[in-house]
Amino acid sequence: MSGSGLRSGQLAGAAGVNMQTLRYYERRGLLASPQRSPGGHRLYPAESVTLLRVIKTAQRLGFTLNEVADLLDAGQHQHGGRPDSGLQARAREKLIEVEQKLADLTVIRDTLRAAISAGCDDLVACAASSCCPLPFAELVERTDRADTC
Amino acid sequence: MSGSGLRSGQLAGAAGVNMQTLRYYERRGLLASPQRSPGGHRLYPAESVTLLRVIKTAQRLGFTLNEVADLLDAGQHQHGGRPDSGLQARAREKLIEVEQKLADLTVIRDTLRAAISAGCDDLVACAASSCCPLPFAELVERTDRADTC
DNA sequence: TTGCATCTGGTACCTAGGTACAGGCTTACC
DNA sequence: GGTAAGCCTGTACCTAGGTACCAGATGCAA
Repeated sequence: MSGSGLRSGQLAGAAGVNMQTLRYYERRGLLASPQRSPGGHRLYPAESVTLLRVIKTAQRLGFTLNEVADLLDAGQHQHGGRPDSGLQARAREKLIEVEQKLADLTVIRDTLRAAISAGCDDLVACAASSCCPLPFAELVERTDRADTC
Repeated sequence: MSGSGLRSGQLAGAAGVNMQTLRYYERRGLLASPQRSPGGHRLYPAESVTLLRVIKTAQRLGFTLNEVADLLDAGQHQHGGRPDSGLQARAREKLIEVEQKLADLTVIRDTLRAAISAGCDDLVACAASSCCPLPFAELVERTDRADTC
């Protein structure tokens, strides 16, 4: 029979994920335990493909699997109530995180660029030089770098 | 005696890392096996503090420990030869990586902003709507989203 | 010499997100 | 009914960068 649901392999194929990943998501609570065939094989509803797509999209947006599980859970819990699954608030928080990461990476990019312009060649030598742009301090309070350039 | 080198705890304290981390770095090849006291306790030279600072700096720049090990190794191998430890080239490669990550994160940021502006409230509902800005496709070839807005 | 702080090697555990394998059962097709 | 493909559970492993714990040995000062 082929009208009663998707089998693991079919769902995995349709969603572009590994079959083991389906079980993993089930364990993690992202995917509800599906119905089973009399012999114990999983039979997923067709909507599972959409659900997996949603999960992957949220992941691409930087949400962890725990956060995705929360988001999905919240979306379930008050269907029929006023519409607010918290997605708005969580997206705002995530946006702040992403902006912070962007800022950090920008500093890193600029530092790398500076190191390239300065012609840095050897990390250990640079650490001893006072004119290297690499930020060797910040970890320990006081650095005594040679003034030889 | 306190002139023959730093003990594990002293180095760890001076460099701001965990003592276990020193052993871990030794296993990973970032820190050479130091001399030992007659009883087997590690005795590090004073330069180890600088070395750890260098390692942490490189990590902050996005280099993995493997890459840092390579970089340090390369710096050792041709001291006395022409000056080129490959740091320049590797920094350039890393810069490209970082720029790619910045681009990815920028897309993510913009998508989050769009979702917030659009007032997205429920991931599953959004996946069924054609006017949600979230990129549910891109993983599977064809999406058939309802046109109901 | 006693006592406490420090250090030792070995091993296990952690997060995050999976992936792989083994041995056995089910399903599907001819 | 035979056979091959597919799926089952459980468990172990992977990357990356550490951290935690244990029992026993050492270092050092009083």
